[in-house]
Amino acid sequence: MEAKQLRHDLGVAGSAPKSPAYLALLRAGPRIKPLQQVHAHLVVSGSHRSRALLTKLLTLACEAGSIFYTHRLFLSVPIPDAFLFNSLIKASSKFGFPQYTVFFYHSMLAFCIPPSSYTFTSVIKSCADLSDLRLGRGVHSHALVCGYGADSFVQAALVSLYSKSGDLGAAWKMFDKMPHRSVVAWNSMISGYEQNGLSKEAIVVFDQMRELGVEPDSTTFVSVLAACSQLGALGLGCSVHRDVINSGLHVNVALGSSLINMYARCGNVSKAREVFDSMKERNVIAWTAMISGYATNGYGTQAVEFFREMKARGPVPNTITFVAVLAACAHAGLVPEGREAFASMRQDYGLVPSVEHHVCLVDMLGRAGLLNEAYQLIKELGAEEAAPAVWTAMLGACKMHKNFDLGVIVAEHLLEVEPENPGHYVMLSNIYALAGQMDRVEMIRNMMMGRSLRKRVGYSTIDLNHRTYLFSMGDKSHPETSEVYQHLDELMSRCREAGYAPAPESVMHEVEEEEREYALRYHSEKLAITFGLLKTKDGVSIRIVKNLRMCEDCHEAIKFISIVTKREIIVRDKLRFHHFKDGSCSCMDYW
DNA sequence: GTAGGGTTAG
Repeated sequence: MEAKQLRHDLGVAGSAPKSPAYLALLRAGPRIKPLQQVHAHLVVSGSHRSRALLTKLLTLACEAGSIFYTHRLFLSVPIPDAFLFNSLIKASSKFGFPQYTVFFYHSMLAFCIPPSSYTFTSVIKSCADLSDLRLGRGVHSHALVCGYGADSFVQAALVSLYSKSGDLGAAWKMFDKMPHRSVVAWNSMISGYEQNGLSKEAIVVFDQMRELGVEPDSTTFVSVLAACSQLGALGLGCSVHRDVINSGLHVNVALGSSLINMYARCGNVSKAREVFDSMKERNVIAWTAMISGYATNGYGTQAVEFFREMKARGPVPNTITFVAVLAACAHAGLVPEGREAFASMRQDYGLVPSVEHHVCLVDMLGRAGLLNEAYQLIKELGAEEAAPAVWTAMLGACKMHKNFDLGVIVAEHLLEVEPENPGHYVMLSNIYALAGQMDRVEMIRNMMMGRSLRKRVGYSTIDLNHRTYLFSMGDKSHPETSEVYQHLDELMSRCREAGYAPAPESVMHEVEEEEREYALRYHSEKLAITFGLLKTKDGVSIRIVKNLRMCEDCHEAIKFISIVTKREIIVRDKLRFHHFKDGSCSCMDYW
């Protein structure tokens, strides 16, 4: 009776009757424990040699996500066929074991079993996961030889492979060849640009997609929102949010988290919170996005409070959650809370602190002036944990608290282990400049030039009417350059009248000649802000994104700009947000 | 006994 019902449910009523063993497998479903029980019965009854039963068992084990049990089953089949190979290859690829995928692909070939489009899609995805573009190109050729060059699934997998690997030219070439471009293929192109830091291009592809009348799905929006986050383009992000609402798509966890992240990274934490509150389902990613949103926008206390709430009634925090919490504590000077979180990580959650956690901890102690404690901590770390990033945090603390002796020791270590990183030279030269040792500043500069190292070029962007304008220091390529520079000069003289004192020459701590020339006056953030002031009406907030950290002089100047223009100015730098209003900054000068 | 490609947090 029960079996008949089951056959009916499965829509196979009327077909040939199934064996009891097969029905037992169907009843077990994609659940490991029941499957293993049925497997045991098969062995006892001697029917474990039946290819049909083993195939069904293996398919269900795959579906259950147990890759190792699937492997064991596979090995128990004397002569595996193409279907079994493909099932195994697909499962290995899907559950994140790309090296197994490649291994079984090679053994399949060794068995002289011809691969199919199923094989190629999985293997190509695994090449992408392994970031093995060379292997991927080889598999691509093999697919062509086998006659799968025109298969739409293989083509989509190749688009994804090339765009993930950053070879966007090859991705386009493949994409152009596709007779029918599915949403998935469009999504691969968009996410490829976004993941490779080419957010503007990602948006361009998104616009093209819509012009051609292709309906975006939730994955499209996830990637497009990530691109808006990267650009700090709040206006664009809001319009994408409206598109999401108008599309009537269900806001799943991924989409919700992406919205939270977009609002948070564009400086609008309250909107981020609104999205969080409206979500029906929230996972650790959504909670972590919210904590880090509070942290980077200068709401350290709220971040810690939110973390408490998460512990009380949210999902279990993971290592990334702790990075966000520790970063919040570091930026808000919440030393006891940070210590507690760090200890609880291991004690209560069994999580092993990684380099990132140590960076935050050293940063937190260092900012708080506990330089000796921070240094002691580094010295107690193992060789692998004491990564350059941890020492870099220490160096930043030495500079902040003007501890020249320790700073020099730390910097020398860094120059030894990472002689090719220009940041370390810049930092050491800044320390010497602050100590007034200009001869040493010169020496470091010469060392940099000798090793042909250049400081990264700083730039700032501002988003106005869905367009992004980029400014770099001393940049004069913009059509309205002269107006911007003239206006900036006027603005700075008004700031000086209001009490702003530009940093004296000795603390200009700039390394390169052209930077000295343009000095502090024309740093990119000031140019972008000036442009924003010229282009928007009174009272409108100005939002800027900078790729590096802001210098102290700009930080001071923008406070005054916020007074004399009566505007709110929001700057996202490499690490965090600065919300300037009425002469003060949300970071409370603690950054 | 017979399937599949893309996306999310620091």
